[in-house]
Amino acid sequence: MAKRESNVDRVYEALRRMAADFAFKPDQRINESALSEVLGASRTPLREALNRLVAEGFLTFQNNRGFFCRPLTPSYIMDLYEARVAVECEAVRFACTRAPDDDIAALADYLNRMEPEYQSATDPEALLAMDESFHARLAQLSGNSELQRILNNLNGRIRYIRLIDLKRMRDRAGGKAPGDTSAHRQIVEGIAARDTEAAVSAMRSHIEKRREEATEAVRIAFSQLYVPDE
Amino acid sequence: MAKRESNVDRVYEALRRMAADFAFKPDQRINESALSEVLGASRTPLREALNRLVAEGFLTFQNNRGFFCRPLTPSYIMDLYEARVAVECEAVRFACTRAPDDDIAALADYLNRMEPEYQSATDPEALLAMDESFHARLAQLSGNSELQRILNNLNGRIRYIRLIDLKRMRDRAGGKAPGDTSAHRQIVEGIAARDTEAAVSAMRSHIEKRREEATEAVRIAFSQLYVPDE
DNA sequence: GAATTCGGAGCTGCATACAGTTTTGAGGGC
DNA sequence: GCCCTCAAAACTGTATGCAGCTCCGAATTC
Repeated sequence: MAKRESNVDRVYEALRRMAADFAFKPDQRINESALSEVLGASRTPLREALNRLVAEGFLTFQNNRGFFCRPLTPSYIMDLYEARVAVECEAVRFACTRAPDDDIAALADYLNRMEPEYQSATDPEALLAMDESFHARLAQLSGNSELQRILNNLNGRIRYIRLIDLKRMRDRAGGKAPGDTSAHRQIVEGIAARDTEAAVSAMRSHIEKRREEATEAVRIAFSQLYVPDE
Repeated sequence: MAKRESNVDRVYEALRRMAADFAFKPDQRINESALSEVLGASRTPLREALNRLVAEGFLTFQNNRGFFCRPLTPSYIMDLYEARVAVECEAVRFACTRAPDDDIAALADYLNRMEPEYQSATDPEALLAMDESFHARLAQLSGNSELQRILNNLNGRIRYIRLIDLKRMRDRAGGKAPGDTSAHRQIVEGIAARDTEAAVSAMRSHIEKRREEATEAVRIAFSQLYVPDE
């Protein structure tokens, strides 16, 4: 009977999802009263959750004007991808130098077990979830919780674009999503061999490959967010 | 007469400073009522500011128990230093590849102008402010606002330890603080020469040198926070 | 004396109310 | 038609009140 999860937490989770999915359009002003009604909470806990999301970069805030959705521009997305490179490459570096062999083997094993599912999946949502899970586990190998925390935040804000990107690739490939496990495998092999340079450069080129497609994905994202209007 | 800065912002700034300086002791529970009286605001804006600081990692939060100061452990500080390396090295990389010559020259110039002040300053606070300013400007050269944002956050949380570290060095050197501009100069020279490898490795060793002293600084920080009790 | 129970004080969680600011749009001048 | 003006509507900023949870210490039991 004790409420284990507070209202603020519930509202926060819901808002984070909404913000990640651009349920609010870029730069759109957020109406607190309306939103509080939708979420079934008063403005007080709602605003607490909104403030957290501002600090995390999902929303912006202007005095006496309230909360706004973060903007969506090519340069903003570029910045996020570039920051991801910084964080993930350093995480790989640490994984190479100090991750226990067992943990590395476990990640390799995870990759093997997921392989069939990865190859057969066509749903971009599922693919992205698996991809994010892999990268999160990889960050865990670094043994550095700050790097994990930052990566989680960056991935949340970049998520929508990655989804668009995957959908675009699926559509171009004719319904078949790209099961690009080779890059992941290459990274893990580099770590297992404790070959820092190889692993880091594999990671760098893996992310940068995606980054290069991002501009186009942003363009599509824009059209999806503004044209259909539901 | 229009209030340009809101109460929340004012409270937030005050709290951030307090949290950075460990005006709250590690893991200490924060009493909202008492704090709101000290800060001259009601609990509503106070809690909004506290929620931002939770999202930024300055504080933690437990359901129905409220807000707590972040812990202070060697491994936590290590994580922050390691994340700094990741962020700053990547920033240097971008500075090498794409910062305008003029901006690089401006930073070198800034370094030259600050040199006398840096050499003569004995106040650790002032030294740290100059050091942080240099690193922030360097991050600006990357042209990536996410990297700047993350660095600003990391520096805020690591600040107290760096201050302890500087004080320790001053005391050991007999009142003379260490005007280590050579490392900074080396980094900027590397960038100016567009020598990515040299600049990055200079940055890496610069930060890691400090990181190695951090464990000892944490020990001192602990004694300062718990023994004098005022 | 140590462990346990329990009641109350104190604190947090949240809804609500209202003051102050921004936005909107109707009306009027050009 | 276009651009001001200005007052009402709408929204944000913050204080306050109360319900419910947590915590502490006195009383009780062993």
